[in-house]
Order: sequence, then C-alpha cells, then structure tokens
Amino acid sequence: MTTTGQAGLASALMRLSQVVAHVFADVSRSRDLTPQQAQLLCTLIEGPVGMSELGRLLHLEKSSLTGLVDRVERRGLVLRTRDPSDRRASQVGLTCQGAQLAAESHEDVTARLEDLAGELAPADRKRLAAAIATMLDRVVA
Amino acid sequence: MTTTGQAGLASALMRLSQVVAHVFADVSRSRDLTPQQAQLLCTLIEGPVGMSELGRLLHLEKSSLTGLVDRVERRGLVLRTRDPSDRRASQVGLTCQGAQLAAESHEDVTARLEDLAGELAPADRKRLAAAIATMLDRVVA
DNA sequence: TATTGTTATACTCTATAACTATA
DNA sequence: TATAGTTATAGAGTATAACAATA
Repeated sequence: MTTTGQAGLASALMRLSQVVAHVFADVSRSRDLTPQQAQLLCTLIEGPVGMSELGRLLHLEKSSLTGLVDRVERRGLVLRTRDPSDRRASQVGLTCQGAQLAAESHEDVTARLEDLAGELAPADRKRLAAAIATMLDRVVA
Repeated sequence: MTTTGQAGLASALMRLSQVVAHVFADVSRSRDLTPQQAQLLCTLIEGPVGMSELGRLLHLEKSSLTGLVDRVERRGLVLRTRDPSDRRASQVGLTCQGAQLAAESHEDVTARLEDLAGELAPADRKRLAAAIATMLDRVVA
C-alpha cells in the first residue's frame, strides 16, 4: 500500500491538486506567465467572459480581477470590450496572441497531466474522469 | 454526458484542482490565513521539516520561503530550530497554536472534500483514491 | 437602490541577485 | 567550492473600502 493510499480520498485530492498546481506553475513560467495569468487565459479559451462571471470562475474579488486583467491587457493578450446593451458591463476576450499562448499553455499542461496518468489502464482513466466529473457536478449545483 | 465528461481526463484534473484550491482558499480565509500559510502549516503536521526540503515540497525558491516562514513565525504559528549537527541548516516546526490551526484547517478541508465526494459509491471512492495514488507515485519517482 | 466595474491602499507572495555563514 | 539560508529589491496577486457610472 502506498503512503497516499493510507491517507484517504481527501488527502489524495489535496496532494493531487498541489501537483497539478505545480505543473501549471512550471508551464506558466516557461511561457513567461504567472499561474494566475495562465489560468485567466485558459478560462477565456472557449470565448469572451464578462468581468463578474470571470470573478466567480476564478474565485477573485472584482478589484483583484481588475488588476489581473489590466496587466494581461497591457501585454496585449486580452481585450476588454464594452457591452452595448449594458454600458456598465464589459467582456474580456483573447487577442490572437493571447489565444495562441492560451492554447499552447493548455496543451502543455494537458500533455504533462496525460503523462502523469500514463500508468493507468484505459478503463481506470475512464472511471477516474467519470468520478471527477461526478464530484465537479456537485460544485456547480 | 456532462460537460466535464466530454473534456477528457486532463481537463477534469485541471478543474478539480481549481475547485480544491478554492476550497482551500475558503477554509484558510475562515481561519485568517492565506492559502500559502495554510499549506505551509499542513505540510508540517507530520513533523518538523528543513527549509530546503520545505522549499521542494512547496515548490518555492528559498528566498520566497524565508519570507513566508518569517510571517508565519511572527504570528507564533511555527518555530525555527537551528540544527546542531549542521549549523547552516534549520528545521521548521509547528508551535502548539500552529498545530491546532493546522489540524483544524486540515479537518475543514477534508470535510468539504468528503462532502464533494458524497455522491460516489464506496467502491468508486476507493478506486478514485487508488488511481490518484498511482498518479502521485509517478511524481515522486 | 442595486449592479458593474475601477481606484486607493495595504499587505502578502514570488523570483532574481547578491550576500553571510558553514561544510 | 558547494550548500543552507537571509537580505534587498521589484513586481505581481489579493482583499477592503470608497467611488463612479449605469440600470
């Protein structure tokens, strides 16, 4: 039995999340991004998101998000667009350069996580993904 | 099929780790700790650790760790002890108050993660923990 | 009044480079 | 020379409170 096995599911989840965070940090650094900036870019891959929604997704206070978006916008990776239907709101979307960086970073992280899962049999991987999906469904609900 | 299910194992792992990080952040905040401080305390639960080893575990440069330990020591949660056999080195250990906070925080996070896993059948939980353990074994090796 | 977002402020977190002390 | 750790510095990340603009 491994050390991890003894510690229970919760501890396994904590360690796993720490490892994933470190992978993310390494990949971010290799692209000259902070982990927070890379996380922001990856969140925008599927399309522009409003500031409020982005704050919920990233678990950030609105003022923290303002600063984060400011710095990434200054580097030309994202763009704020004023919402015409509600002139208070704005959407944050990737620029071409930002989209490229986001895609590359996401692929790098994916590759390293796939490698980490390399020992698992296909059936185990499928069950693992399904079990995680079940847990995550509980979060949104 | 859920949104998560479509995205593959790597994406599931990324989202899971983000959720765990948010849980950790919430629990830390409720104890008036930063996530980094709570992570440090939890790392010391099993016993004192040297600064170099701590840096490896937390994925931090030595100077970053110096500051983090400084701030937590100033709050009376940890204590540096000079190693008699190598007078350059020092061990960082929890104080009574630090140990209490660490235990409480760890229990809180554990409870919230267990809750998250609540939908899973016992057999699935066991398989999930085992699969994660297999992945983590690959990290250390 | 409520919501969206920014500004001001004060910390914390982090890395790089240079340093001290010990091995 | 190499290792353990600190200091100095600069920038990034974060929250709270107060604010402006719009709904």
